[in-house]
Amino acid sequence: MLELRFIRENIDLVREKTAHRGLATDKVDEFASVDAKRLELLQEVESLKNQRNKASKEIAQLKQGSDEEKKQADTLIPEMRKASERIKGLDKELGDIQERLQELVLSIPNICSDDVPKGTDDEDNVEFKTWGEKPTFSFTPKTHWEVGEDLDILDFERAAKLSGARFALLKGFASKLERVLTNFMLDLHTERHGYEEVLPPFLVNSASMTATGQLPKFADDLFAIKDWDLYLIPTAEVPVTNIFRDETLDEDQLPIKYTAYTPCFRSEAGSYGRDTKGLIRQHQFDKVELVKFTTPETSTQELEDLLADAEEVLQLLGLHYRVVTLCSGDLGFSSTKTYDIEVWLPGQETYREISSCSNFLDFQARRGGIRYRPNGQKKSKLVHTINGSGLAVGRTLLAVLENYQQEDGTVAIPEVLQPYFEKRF
RNA sequence: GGAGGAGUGGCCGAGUGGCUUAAGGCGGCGGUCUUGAAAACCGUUGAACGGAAGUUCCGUGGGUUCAAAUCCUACCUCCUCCGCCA
Repeated sequence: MLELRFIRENIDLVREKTAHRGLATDKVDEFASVDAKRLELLQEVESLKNQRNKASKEIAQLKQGSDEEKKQADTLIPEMRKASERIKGLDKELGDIQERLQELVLSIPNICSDDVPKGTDDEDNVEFKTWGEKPTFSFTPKTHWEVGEDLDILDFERAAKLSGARFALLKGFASKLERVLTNFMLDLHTERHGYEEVLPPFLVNSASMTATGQLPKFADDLFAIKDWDLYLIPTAEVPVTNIFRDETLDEDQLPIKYTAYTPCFRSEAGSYGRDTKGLIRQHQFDKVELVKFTTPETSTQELEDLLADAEEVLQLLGLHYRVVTLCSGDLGFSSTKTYDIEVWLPGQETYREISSCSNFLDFQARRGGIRYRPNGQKKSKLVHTINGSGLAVGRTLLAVLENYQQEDGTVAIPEVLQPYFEKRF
């Protein structure tokens, strides 16, 4: 969420930036009128409350004085009764307006960074860098679902029996590879990149979903638990960012760097018909997430560093990829700038997103009340939050299946993972 | 799921209707003393919004009252015990 005063004072900029994302600007327009009404009402009700507070003290004093003074209090009380009724009425009105204003503010997206290219969809994303090269094969490489089904390690039909479309059953080598990749990523980020590992709840309440921006606008993409104020997390970003919700940190603690493995659950309500084959778009998938809490001064650099941390996973696995800067129309609601890492999939002859790294500045921190106290200063400030996948495990698995497939139908094990496959018993 | 208890500032904790802009302590910060430190002593120290005046905040939401941390009510969370359970 943006600061009220910022929107008020930069209403044209907010409208323009919202339009760049391809979003409707009617909420921005409505903000202006509701906000003005709120300020007016606030002034009125606050001055009435001031009068009431003063009179209240006066009555307290008079009540303890002489009979004469007690009488004075008795004449004052009916007056205050009227004032109180008026306050109650205005407070109710103000409450309604504030609720509406809150809805509006929560539905206004973040301001995208100046270095984000303008555009309407993923066609307009700009290539930032590439690493490695497309592998060559002496045979025609299969897609990962062909590799998986031929080896009997991916079973989509039985998964459909268990749960429906967009679920997968991993068996044998695939299920172990999934687990090994998860461990490899966590080990890398904790031992080499200085992240602390956390394992959060996979169900969170609506307050947490609101702070990170999934609610109220994107409720349709979430799985909700019937009769509970609980949702299945769509990404570890939600529970991990919310760790410090409504808390004030010390500047010396920053930056705080967490990495977390969680399964992720997405209904992807609008996605039916897209990527129906294979592991690409599932209702449940594993992900290792990277989350940082930083000062405003360092967040720009910390995003670059986080991107490098995520990239290193692919580099060590020897998987060719490119990094694109998302254009304004493809940018997530809460993000000011996002890099997507796209891995090369030879079976499908295409690049597919495998990580998304974003800087939210103070947008999530303001929604969630995540603050820090700058050294030597009395006033607290909002932290900046950054996160990215490091990486999506299921997509890493399919990238390994497609890139490491052999002519005989088997799949080679990337060198860096081989220690994880040594026999233990 | 059942029974009981409890939620007050960074922490502990007093406060059962009106100078509570929340006592006291711990911790933090500054100082005196000291070669330096400790101890002792003195002072200072909640948060959000606002340019300011001011408003709001004692788990949360309603209610009673001229006035609520304090009374009523619903809910939430935590603790103890019982039940169930990996």
